Amino acid sequence: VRPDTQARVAQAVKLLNYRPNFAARALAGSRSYLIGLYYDNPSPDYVAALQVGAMRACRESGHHLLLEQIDSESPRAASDVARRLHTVRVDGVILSPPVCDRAEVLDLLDREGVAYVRLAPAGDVARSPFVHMDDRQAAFEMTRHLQQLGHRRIGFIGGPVRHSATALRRRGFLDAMAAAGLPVERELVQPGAFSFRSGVGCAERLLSLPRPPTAIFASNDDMALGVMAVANRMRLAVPQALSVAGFDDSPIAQVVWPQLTSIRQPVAQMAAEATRMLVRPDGAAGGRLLDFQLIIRGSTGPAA
Amino acid sequence: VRPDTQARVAQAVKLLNYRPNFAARALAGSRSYLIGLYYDNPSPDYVAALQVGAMRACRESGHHLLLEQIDSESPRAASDVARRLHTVRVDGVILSPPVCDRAEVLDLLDREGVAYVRLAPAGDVARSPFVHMDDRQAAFEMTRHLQQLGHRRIGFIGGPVRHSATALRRRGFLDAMAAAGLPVERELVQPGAFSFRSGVGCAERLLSLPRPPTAIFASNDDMALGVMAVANRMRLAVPQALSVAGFDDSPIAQVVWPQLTSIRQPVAQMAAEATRMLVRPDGAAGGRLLDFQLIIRGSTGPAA
DNA sequence: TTGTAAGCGTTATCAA
DNA sequence: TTGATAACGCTTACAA
Repeated sequence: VRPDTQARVAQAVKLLNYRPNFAARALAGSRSYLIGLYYDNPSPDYVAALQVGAMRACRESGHHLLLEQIDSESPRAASDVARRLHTVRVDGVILSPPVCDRAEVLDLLDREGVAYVRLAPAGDVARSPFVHMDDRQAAFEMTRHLQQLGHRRIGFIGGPVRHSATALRRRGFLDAMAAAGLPVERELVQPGAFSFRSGVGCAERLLSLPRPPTAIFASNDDMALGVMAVANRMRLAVPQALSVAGFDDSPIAQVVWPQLTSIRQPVAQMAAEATRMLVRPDGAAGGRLLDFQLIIRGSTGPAA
Repeated sequence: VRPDTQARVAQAVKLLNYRPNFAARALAGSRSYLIGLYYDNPSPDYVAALQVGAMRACRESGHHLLLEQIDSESPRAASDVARRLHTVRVDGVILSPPVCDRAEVLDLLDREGVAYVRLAPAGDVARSPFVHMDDRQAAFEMTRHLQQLGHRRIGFIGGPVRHSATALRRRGFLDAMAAAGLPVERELVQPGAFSFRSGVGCAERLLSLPRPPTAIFASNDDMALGVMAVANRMRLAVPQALSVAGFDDSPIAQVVWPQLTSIRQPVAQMAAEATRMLVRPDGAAGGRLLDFQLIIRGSTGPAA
């Protein structure tokens, strides 16, 4: 384009206060400039982080964020998605866990020819582009942190089996214990459900053991809070008598006293990265691994 | 339309698997079937509830939810809104606090001819349709609940001045105290900032008074949690030695021990109602008042 | 490099 | 009640 023509156009734009019409562009160009965020996660903190990241990336590329809550437990999940998709054609979809692991939903998206990127998928890694974090390594490093504080008997509280993160975090814990040559008795690994209440139950079992652990690593923050509540009730000072570690670094981690040592996941970045993969003209491909961060706060301290 | 023609059309729809094209409808009908949720609230719980309600109402009427986070503190708030609005024309906008109180943003929306409904606006009630809750009455009833438990000296922790709810909740507290003929010493009313940390500070001041209160009513849950943390540290049993009440009934209210007595706001309903006002063909008008709920849990008990 | 014209799939209008 | 036709404001392809 010749520079003077460009200038003339720019001037006309200014003069007429021209704004491209979104609907017309969408119709003629057969793209909507809309990115769908399909989520199904009970945690508002997680979802909020997701949205912040996705929105940031959308603005970089002139897209907008369309929100769709999907009930992935429901048998109608796929047909719900289908209905939403038929009314508004989005340019791409971000799928967060656990919807991202529902095969029927993926099948539908494939069939409709809608591009999608999965966030922390449980498996089937070749099926679509995805963004994830190394849950195993994070749990490994948290466990090592506790070991370095002198803890030898460490209790672990896992998550629900259907969550992809559950197995990875337990693996990281077990690997770190093995690497340090520390035995892990069966009763030191408790199955939780990512809820405060389940954390309470597991903590009660762990702390009433004949030889209770000196540290408990709960594989999410809600459960870690449950552990702290039990410690409080049993008059066990944290961290002097019991160290407590969580996972997720949710906002509540800083709203308890002492503040919770946890793992910060790059949730917003993951969503931003997924969005960028979607809007990139050459299309998305492969997987992308993002870094976590070990956040050490007051709830973990030297073993007695 | 003649019934047999209708049937023929329905058949053709089925046969051709016809789906109306969103972009074409938007272009020809000059409406987008998109509702914008413009929010600017630090609390993920609040925002999540907003979204759930708005999404529910959108689905009822075949609309979709477009998310826009606005930084209402920024001087560029209005021009940011303008830019977002120019690229995608939404059919209506839901404005949550505190964006809903930024005059430049309202001016802009008026100028652009975009319909909007405000959620819990601070004032200027004639300016646009709105949905709200009676914060004053809620604080009044919470205070009365404490009085009925026998509390006479009740501490109150307020919010930041720029929040519309702050004045209303304090008013409710003071009215209830006056109605019961109880004097309120100046030092029993502390200015908080809706944050955990500010709750801690205010609680420390209240509890180190020569004659400390037997109950503290914090005007949101985060601050109430701060109060509980201080009580814990001072070895004041809740609720035996100190009753604590919050406001908002955020999820954390059930994740502490004892669980927090609080006020449940109909946030999702408010957003749903606002959405319905926007999509209603005859247009929105006036204000709509929704009910709150007093949720009594373990953190409040009889005065010693 | 620039100008022209034909869709895109609806809504809205008007005539039949 | 029905059918035909002109916008809506862009993108894209092709001609100048």
